[in-house]
Amino acid sequence: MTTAGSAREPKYQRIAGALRRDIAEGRYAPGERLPGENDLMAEHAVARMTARQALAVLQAEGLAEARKGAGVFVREFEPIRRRGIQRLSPEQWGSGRSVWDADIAERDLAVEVIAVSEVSGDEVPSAVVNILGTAEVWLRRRRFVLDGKPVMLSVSYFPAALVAGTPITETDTGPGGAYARLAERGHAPEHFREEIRSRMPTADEALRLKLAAGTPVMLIWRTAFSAEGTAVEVNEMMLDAASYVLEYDFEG
Amino acid sequence: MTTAGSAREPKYQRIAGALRRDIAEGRYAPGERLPGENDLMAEHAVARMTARQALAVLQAEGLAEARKGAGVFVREFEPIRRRGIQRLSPEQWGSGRSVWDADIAERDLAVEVIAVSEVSGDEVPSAVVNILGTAEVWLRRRRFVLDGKPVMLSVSYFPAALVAGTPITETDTGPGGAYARLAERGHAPEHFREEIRSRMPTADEALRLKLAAGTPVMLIWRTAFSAEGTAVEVNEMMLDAASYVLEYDFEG
DNA sequence: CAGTGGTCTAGACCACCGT
DNA sequence: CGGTGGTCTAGACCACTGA
Repeated sequence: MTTAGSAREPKYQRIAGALRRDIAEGRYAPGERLPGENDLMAEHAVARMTARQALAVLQAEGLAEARKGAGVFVREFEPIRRRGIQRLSPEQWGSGRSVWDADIAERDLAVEVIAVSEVSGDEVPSAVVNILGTAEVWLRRRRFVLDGKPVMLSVSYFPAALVAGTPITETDTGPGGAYARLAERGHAPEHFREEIRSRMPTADEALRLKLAAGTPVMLIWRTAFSAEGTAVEVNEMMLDAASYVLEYDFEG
Repeated sequence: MTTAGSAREPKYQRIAGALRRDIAEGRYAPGERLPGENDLMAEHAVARMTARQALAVLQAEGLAEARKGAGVFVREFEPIRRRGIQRLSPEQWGSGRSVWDADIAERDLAVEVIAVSEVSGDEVPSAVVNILGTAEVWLRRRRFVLDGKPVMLSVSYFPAALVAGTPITETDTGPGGAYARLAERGHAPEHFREEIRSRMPTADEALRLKLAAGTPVMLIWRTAFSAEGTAVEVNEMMLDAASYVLEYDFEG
């Protein structure tokens, strides 16, 4: 017999299904090691590639995670709760606290400012130009690392005319962050729009967020508008979907 | 040479990278057929499994989609825009229109009511019991199909005490849907909370949504509260992430 | 029908890790 | 060091498609 044989379901799916059930029913706890390729080959009398395929299914579902030279392990999941609306209230950034402080409490956060630079023309994504109404912008590229793991990549775009000469063009934006600086200049953000997509990351994105296989990213595009309805910031965020729960509270 | 050889990057990654670049630069348009296994074997002088692995990378990224017996094709993407907040305003459901009408216009939508039943005890997820404060609930299980493709699975839970004897326990909830019926009984939903997660689907979930490989799902858990702060509905939704963009508009 | 992707075997060498 | 997962070969049969 060189192929699937009598059963309708492929062998690797049967094996994967058995392991999935074992995980769901707690016979393998989060963090615990699963049977390896050699174990599965012996137990189910299949070739190495078939055992690999079964383990690949679980990894693609985000249920398991391979560590080279060590084994395949059940994944753990403990997300950050990001309260989309409350976190952007003026009370948050009006008082010297950053917006981010609302998301995490008592965890080890590092915000790496990767780049702060003025760009224009073709270097600015056309979607950003359309929203801000100018191709002369400052961008702030940051990476947020929680307990040693990158959880979010962020690029903020500001119209150069609004932020030139302010600390927004420097690494440290000062107490309350960029929104407090915009408010001081009379461009306080009042209205927000967040657009959320989800997809699988490219190989490069997976590397920068240190994502395990089978982990999607969530993309949030936030536009902040001042009282006059002018867009004063566009922020493109890419989140590790395994690290986040997004929450929106609102009235009907 | 039985293995990777001199290059640091695996062969299948090199091949996948070349195809990815070709797609990004438009040499293969959305919907167009990519080189198949046999083409790649010939062109790069590799074994079938290696060519397959390269194509598997693109499918895992959601960039390509295999059709058995036909080939591997560049995927297309045209999402539904779901406006999270406006769609739940009383003007929407107060006037006989369903909430869903706000999302799509002039497209062929079918809402399949899969089950309407009273359940209790262990049959109710404990998270739902905790929120609603009772294990006596009615559930409505639905599937939303747009232009022939399933885009969302939905399960709504209502406290049995609130909905017994109303059309909410029947297939057709009547004009304005379940929210209009709740309002007539004095339990109009006024406050909403939506929690959003994203992950890869299980094999079963992928089947029910007819998902292509490499497509995550977005999970929305919505709780609706009446004016008194009582939870009157919990709705668990599972969306095809390739079919949706979520949008939230709010004041700071 | 010919061609496609899907599954599977039975080997092999490699880089990495310390279960 | 032995065991692990990662990559790769050169075959094979199958079910499905109609480019």
